[in-house]
Amino acid sequence: MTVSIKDIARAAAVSHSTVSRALGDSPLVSAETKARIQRLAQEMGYSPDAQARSLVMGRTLTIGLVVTTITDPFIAEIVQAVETTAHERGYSVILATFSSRREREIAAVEMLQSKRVDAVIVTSSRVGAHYLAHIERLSVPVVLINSHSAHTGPYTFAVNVDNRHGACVATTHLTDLGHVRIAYVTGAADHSDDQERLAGYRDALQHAGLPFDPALVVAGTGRAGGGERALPRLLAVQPPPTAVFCYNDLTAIGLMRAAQHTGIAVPRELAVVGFDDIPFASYIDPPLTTVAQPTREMGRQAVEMALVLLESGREPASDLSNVVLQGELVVRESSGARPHRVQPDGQSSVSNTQERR
Amino acid sequence: MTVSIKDIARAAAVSHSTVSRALGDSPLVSAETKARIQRLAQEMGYSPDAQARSLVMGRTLTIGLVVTTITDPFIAEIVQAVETTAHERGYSVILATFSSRREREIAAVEMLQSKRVDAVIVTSSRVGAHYLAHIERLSVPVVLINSHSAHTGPYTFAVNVDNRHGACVATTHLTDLGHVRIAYVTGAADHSDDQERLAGYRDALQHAGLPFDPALVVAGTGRAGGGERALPRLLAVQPPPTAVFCYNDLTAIGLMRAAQHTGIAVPRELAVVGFDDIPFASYIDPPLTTVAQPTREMGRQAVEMALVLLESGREPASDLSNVVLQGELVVRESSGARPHRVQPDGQSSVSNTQERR
DNA sequence: ATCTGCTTTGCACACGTGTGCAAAGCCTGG
DNA sequence: CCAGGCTTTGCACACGTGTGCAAAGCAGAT
Repeated sequence: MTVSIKDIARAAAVSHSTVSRALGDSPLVSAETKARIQRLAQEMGYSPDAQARSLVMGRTLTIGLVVTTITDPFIAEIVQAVETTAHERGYSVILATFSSRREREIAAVEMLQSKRVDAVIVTSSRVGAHYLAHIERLSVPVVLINSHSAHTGPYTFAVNVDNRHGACVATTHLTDLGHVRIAYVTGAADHSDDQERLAGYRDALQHAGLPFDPALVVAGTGRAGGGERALPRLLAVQPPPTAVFCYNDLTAIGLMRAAQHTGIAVPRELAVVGFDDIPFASYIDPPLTTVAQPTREMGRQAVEMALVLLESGREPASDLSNVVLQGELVVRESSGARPHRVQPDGQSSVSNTQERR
Repeated sequence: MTVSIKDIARAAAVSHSTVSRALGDSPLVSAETKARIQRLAQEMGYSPDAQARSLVMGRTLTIGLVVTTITDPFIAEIVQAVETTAHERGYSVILATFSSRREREIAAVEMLQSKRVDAVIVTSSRVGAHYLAHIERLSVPVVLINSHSAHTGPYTFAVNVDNRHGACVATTHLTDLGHVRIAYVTGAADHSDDQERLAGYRDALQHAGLPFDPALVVAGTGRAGGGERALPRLLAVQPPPTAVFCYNDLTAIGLMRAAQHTGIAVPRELAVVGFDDIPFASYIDPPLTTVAQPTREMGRQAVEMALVLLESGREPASDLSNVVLQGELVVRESSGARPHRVQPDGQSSVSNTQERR
């Protein structure tokens, strides 16, 4: 049904080799036959078979995108960016969801291996070491996005947001507004993101010359319910905080919902700042001040990095390093300042950090 | 680097044909050599090359998923369901975003053609006829999800939500609560979804014996801003409505935000019902009563349908019809009733409708 | 006219896998 | 002991594409 290179060869009365070269714009074919063949291919509706080509070339021009769930608005944005950038570079994206079940995981890796993907990009908040080991067995470049994994193999690199700096900027925004009692609601306990954001929070306090009060650090869950339950515990602290930095937007949203029910005015009585800038951060009331993760940039950089690793001929590029991107403070109304945006470090939102040994 | 079927043949001192048959569990191979080869393949870490296999078999076990943007929470859920179901059936999913630019569209189709996808599933709220024509040129089964297209070719089928019935159920929920002045805020003008939901709204009024008042139909945009701007115009109607059914959740959210600023209590002074059940419908205050689209089911059915078309040997299955799924009314607090869920038609949430000529 | 060098084309093989057909091996019945 | 049938294996080709190498065609120089 589909027209192959041989069909064109028959129609043009040449060998299939000549057709292959003509379509590849090789200088080994005379200009006139080249033009004739190309016109013929156009007319016959020829479309090269990527399977056959990659079989010969040893490259599939395909990257596997491993994801826990696309339902997460974050991950969705990153997926979008990865897909767009990959297509710009001539690569296709094949999707693989890593559900919770162990067997599905190995099935997914097996699939990626069968499809002979050239590289793998992983976007999962939590990547267990053994899962990563499975993926690395593909002996293919691996780029982790916001996936803090202790071990990074010779082909494995990471693109992360600078949690510490972002949290510091967010908290500094509150100290700049004159707050001196600022709380922090944590995320899930085992999350390394949380540790880093807590550190950034403490950095900001120190810069402002404020003392760190452990009573003002209240445990959340990373989900809305955690923020909801955190509010009464915050109000019980003496003296109570006048501002709160939340691990993420969902936590902040839950906390603000509780505040509304309790009759506490945001931001007049309690200023709130989140982290992530999920799409609904601007829809809630009052619109949430938060640190926007550069999702588009993260997806783009992940693809670029994967391609660099690919081009470098499977030899780990010695001068390649992990990438750490800066978030952007988006000031809306929940923090009590007039809405604006704060670009990190002037124009450049990218900084490279040498992390490899 | 990667171990092929020939490497195993060499190690087992047999021909590659025998290895191929052994791994395919063919009865033409003796039990003992079969076991020996399979063990050997396991040890050597053999993974079949999908490219080579599909080259011979004429099937890639891959379906192309065309999408406008994964950022839309709807589409994300459908993508998730499609991916999961496809993997259960042994198919991979390759992603293609249809951005607004025309050239990217044809590039995407070209890519799907090169990859020789076995079927295409389209999830786009608006599919132009010419785009669909491009896709149909692949001469591959096409399944449209919630994409109302006038023309459906011999290989093209659709899975849609029953907008009319869903809107009727939502509006009936309001009439059951005793409301007699019920407004409707429309979506984008050219959307056929909107026409169908408006029809369902009128059905419900008629069933309840209420008159249809054109003044109570106010134009929105399908986005939050439209709902926001619709509220004052609703309040100007005499006598004013006590309830409003919105084209979708975003419209309802915008309208509720405006209500909060205007000092109108929801649901006490104005009951609000939306459509879609986006994830944040339950996070806003008060939680939104809405019609949940069966996204998981839609994704699943789309894949099943594509596979049926595939199995039917490219001959359009004569007894196949488009699928129309029923939404589920999710009653939360914005409509003023006690929260519960209403399953459509008892247990079965699926109904087939003959639509082909 | 012959040789040399350049351009253009085709042959043949490769990639990794599946399968029809023939051949070889084995067993059983005569 | 041999024929026939059954089981098991290998040869060869196919899928669609890319490429090294040889060969053919051609022009120019001696």
